[in-house]
Amino acid sequence: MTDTKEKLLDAAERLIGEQGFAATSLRQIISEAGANLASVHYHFGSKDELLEAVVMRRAGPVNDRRLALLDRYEAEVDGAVPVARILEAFLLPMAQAAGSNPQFVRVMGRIVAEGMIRAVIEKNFHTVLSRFATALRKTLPTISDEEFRWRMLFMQGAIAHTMCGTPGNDFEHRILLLVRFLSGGFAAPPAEVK
Amino acid sequence: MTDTKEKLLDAAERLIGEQGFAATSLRQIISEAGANLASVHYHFGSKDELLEAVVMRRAGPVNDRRLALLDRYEAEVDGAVPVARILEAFLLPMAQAAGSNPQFVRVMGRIVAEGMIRAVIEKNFHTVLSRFATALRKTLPTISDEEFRWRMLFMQGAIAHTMCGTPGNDFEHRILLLVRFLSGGFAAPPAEVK
DNA sequence: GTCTATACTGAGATAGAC
DNA sequence: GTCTATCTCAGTATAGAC
Repeated sequence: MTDTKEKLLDAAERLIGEQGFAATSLRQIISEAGANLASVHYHFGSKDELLEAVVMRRAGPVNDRRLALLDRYEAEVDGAVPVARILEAFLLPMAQAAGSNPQFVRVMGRIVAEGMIRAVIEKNFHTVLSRFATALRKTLPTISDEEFRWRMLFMQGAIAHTMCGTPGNDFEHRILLLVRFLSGGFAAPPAEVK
Repeated sequence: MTDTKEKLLDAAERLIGEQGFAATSLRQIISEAGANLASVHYHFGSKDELLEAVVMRRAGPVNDRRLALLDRYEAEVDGAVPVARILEAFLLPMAQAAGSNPQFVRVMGRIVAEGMIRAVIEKNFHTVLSRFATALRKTLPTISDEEFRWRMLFMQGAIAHTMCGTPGNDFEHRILLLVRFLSGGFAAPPAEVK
């Protein structure tokens, strides 16, 4: 990777994490990176694709660790893995990545919260997301497909808001609290349909 | 209210609900309203203040109904109101407002999700939000202040995502599911701190 | 008081010279 | 690969018509 390209990624990650995607201009990013405006479009194509590159640079290792954790938890039990364990396997690697790079977690939260490049995210995270959805579904066989889908959405919203909606860098702590809360939510009896 | 002003509010509400705030340009709004660009700044001052006006036009009746419902539920019981009832009192009036105006609910979801004009929202909703926070706290006296604050945030994220992150207009149905999920979350035992 | 026309600044994107 | 110049479109501001 060229020096300019990496500097652009670093600057974009920091600024987007702090201010959000929409509020961060390319001119701000190139100024911090010491690069030229056109270099963004040369290396990435567009502002959206720069964001995608920021995500992809860190997402690979995090997703690998997620799948490894889920594998381990599945091996530890007979049958279905408890909800809390599945959520932990999904969320902890992100929090741990935040240790070495706190801004990246915020960028991920911003992306979900701002509804950015949904297609890109689904493309790049499809494998890991479907693995976790399947595991959760196996643990929760009694609720309807429709309610399961809604609960997944509720969870997404809570996660996004937790990652970017608040100051502070102690992500592991807040994720412990979040896992408890979401576990309670998934354990709730199905809502009766009137 | 002048004809132009109301047409601007209608157009803004519809377009922002459909596309989000950042993705909707003033030129789009005035084109749909059949108005002039400068009329926005004459009537509202800025794009942000136009959004605030869109919110305030509908928020009053919804908040009144929220407080009335909470009053009723509090009168029905001795002591603390169940979590599900409190959440219902908060969420159902919004869903019912969606019956006559489906876009408004999406606008509200967008605002939280896009992190727009947080100060404005807090100013205008301070009364109703603090009333509901107090009621919830009374129902949940055993968890710590810190965990309570986090759970409120988890809830905010789930609500925002539910309101704007999905197609379809059957808000009452999804809110029944959401209330169950959140009730389960609030009922979860506190996470032990390591 | 209300609205129109127009100009200003800054955004992302692009073509072409080097 | 990099940089300059330029394009279009965004939000904003103001002068002046009615």
